[in-house]
Amino acid sequence: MNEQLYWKEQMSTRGIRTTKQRMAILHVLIEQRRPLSAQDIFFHLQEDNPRLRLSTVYRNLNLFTEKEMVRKIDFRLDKRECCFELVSGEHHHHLICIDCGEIIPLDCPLRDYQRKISQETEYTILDHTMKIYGLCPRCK
Amino acid sequence: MNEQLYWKEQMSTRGIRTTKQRMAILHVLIEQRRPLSAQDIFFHLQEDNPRLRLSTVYRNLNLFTEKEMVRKIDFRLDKRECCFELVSGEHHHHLICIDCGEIIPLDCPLRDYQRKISQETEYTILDHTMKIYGLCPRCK
DNA sequence: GTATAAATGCAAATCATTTGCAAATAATAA
DNA sequence: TTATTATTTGCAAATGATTTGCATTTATAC
Repeated sequence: MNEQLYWKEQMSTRGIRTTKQRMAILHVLIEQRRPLSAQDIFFHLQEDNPRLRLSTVYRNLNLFTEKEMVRKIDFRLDKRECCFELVSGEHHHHLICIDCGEIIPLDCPLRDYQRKISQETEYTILDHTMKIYGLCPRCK
Repeated sequence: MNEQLYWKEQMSTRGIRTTKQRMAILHVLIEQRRPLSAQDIFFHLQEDNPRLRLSTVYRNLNLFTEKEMVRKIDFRLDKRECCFELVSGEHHHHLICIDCGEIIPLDCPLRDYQRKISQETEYTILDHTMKIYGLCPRCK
């Protein structure tokens, strides 16, 4: 199925309206298929949607995050911005090249570990993050 | 050895001056033995050092981070601030209660995994982060 | 002690993100 | 289709964390 259509359906399923701006934001995330900051998305849209504001991008990324259509990630390389990626496929993590910024998805190796920690500490585990930083073959 | 003295030596080893303010900041980190934000440290020092500025706290935490005396961690709960902890003992990670903010250190389970990823992707791995979020026995 | 480079106090700037409000728009029912 | 209404947007201004510029103070080396 067309990915645009899929997300349009998702929005109605989750009870939020489909607006031009929302579709445009999702479109950039679909097209680029990598985590992007609000600024990144804003710049991509600038040309075709000159009236669209950065605050609208933020508002919608937050809404999408709440509705679990998008996941917020904090890479914190040199820039302080958070990034956002579409929630699709399996739960995963990222390998990041600190030089060129390339991002490679990694399968999650922490399922058993998480269970173990939960037993040992009596915490109810709700979530976790993992990021690996390094230099890609080209940059090293 | 006295921990204050240890860090004083570390500063001279790393070629930075020991000032009242720097010692005071390290003192709070030693005393609290948990990751603290610049604000946290600032408030702890307010009473005894009324002239000390938040900018001085930031400047020194950044310097300590650069000199690898302190490690910067971004927990990103509701507050956006970064935290800082003394670099001492083994490389480790954190289990965080999202309700009360308690932080428990965890041994690193990623050594073999990191080697495996390095082989598979041909990346030179330089660093990684991992955080587990949940509810502690009291908060759940 | 004196000289000098580095650190601090202070105010103001910066950067990412959020908010308030009036105007525009999508969903809904007539 | 149009009218109604709640939601969303544009815009400007606020917020909160962090950084910066500069005059003054201070730690270190001589």
